[in-house]
Amino acid sequence: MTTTHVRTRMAPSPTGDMHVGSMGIVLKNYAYAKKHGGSFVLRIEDTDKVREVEGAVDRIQDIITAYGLDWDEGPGKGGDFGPYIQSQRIDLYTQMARELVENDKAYYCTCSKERLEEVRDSMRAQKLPPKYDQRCRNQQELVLGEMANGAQAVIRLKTPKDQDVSFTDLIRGTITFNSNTVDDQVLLKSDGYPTYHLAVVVDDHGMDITHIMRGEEWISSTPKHVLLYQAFGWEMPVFAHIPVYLNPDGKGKMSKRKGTVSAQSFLDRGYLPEALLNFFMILGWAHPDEKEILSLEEYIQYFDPKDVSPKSVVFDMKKLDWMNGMYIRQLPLEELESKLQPFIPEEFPKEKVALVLPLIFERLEKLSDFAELTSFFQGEITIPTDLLLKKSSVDQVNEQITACIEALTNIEWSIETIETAIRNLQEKNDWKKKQFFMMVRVAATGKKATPPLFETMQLIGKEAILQRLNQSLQQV
RNA sequence: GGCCCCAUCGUCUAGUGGUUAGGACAUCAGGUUCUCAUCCUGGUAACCGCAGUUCGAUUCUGCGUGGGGUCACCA
Repeated sequence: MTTTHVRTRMAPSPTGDMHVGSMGIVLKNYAYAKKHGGSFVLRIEDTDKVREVEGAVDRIQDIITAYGLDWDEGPGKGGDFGPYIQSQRIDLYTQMARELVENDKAYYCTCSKERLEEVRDSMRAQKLPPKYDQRCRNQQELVLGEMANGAQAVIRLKTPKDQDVSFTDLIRGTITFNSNTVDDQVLLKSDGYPTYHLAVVVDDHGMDITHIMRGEEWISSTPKHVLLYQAFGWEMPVFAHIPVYLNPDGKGKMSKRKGTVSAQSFLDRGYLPEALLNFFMILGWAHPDEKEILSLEEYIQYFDPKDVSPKSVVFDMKKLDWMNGMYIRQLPLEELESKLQPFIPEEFPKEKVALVLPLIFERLEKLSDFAELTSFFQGEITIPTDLLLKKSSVDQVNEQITACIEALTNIEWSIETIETAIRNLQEKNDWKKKQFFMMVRVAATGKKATPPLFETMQLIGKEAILQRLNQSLQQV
């Protein structure tokens, strides 16, 4: 069937902050829907009341927006397929689960958690994959009796025996599992909430989702979903399982253990949303001409899930840093200034920000580098004496600083006059250019790497420069 | 361990039954320069292994190896 409309979705659970990997998946779902003039749906999968985190739903919405993306239907937007929060759809799932039982596609199970644990343990002991032993599957009368006496029950999928379960993955082609490896999955929990597996299938179908783009970690549970589509007699959507991001060391999928992974944390560390998005775009996918700096519009134009590489990819922080720098350098300075606001230290004079930016913007890899790069523009600094004396002697440095103080004291303070004064001194005394300039730089800033010397000195101000020169003089 | 997926420079990728296997990041060297950064030039660096198909395989097939994912009344 050819779909004339495309509907994609992102279905996060409100159990914490959104992972960077999830944001990469949001981007793909968003882009593909836009490409086809379709809709991107946001659905909240809050079926685990134990793990639910207060405020997480708001944070999910905020972070998607902060990255410059948006959804067409979902919380805060409405839409024709609502509600978009699963806890508000419980009746639907209960009804669908019962329907499966009635059609002999599912069954009640009263096994206790303890018994299930024992079963799994014994299977593990026999080196078999841990699965439910299907005790209740063939004795429903007994189970119903237990339930009548007040026993708690769940509803399980009646997985067919020895049957190929296949589905098409846009990225990998056909994937087939044998149903014997598929557990009799719990569909409806004893607290009345559905499990993920029931809820996604019911909702993806009910919300008319045409393309499911989700993380690769879902591949192994997809047969359960396929079996459910078949049990309901529903047409399956198209799947595209997006490879996971691996830790920068290449070992295992990106996780908290090896660094901060929330989408929010990258913003907090001074990465621009545009750069992040661009980085996600080219991780595991390439523009036809291998263009790497791409706008969202260009991405939307060219992106197709079938072109996504099937292999998991290392999250290369170095390349992200490079890309972030590219975006920062592209920014009009006024815009950079406003984006920089949260990263400007309180003690840094506001009026000096705009003056300092032309000097440092191309040295900024992340917005958070601002503090470090501008630390010497105001206030007290420490001047490393050993740097002052590098490639020279105490006597000479003494002489040089003294001469600088004298030459700078009575000039009108401008870049040109400073430059003239310093250059004249160097030429007149035939001092080694590199040594002398570096010494002045260190005396003026305390650092050996700074923006151009004269501009920097001019901005620091005459009074402060003379003070620092005197400070240096005393140190040598 | 079972099941599933994957395999081109260190990393992300392009690519073809016959190519000097291309690009980007990183790295190295040089240029510009008062340092750093930017910018410009150039270099090092890859088809996992073994069979098979073929006149010819990096490309197709099988096996092996390696990596990843997953095995809950969590998503």
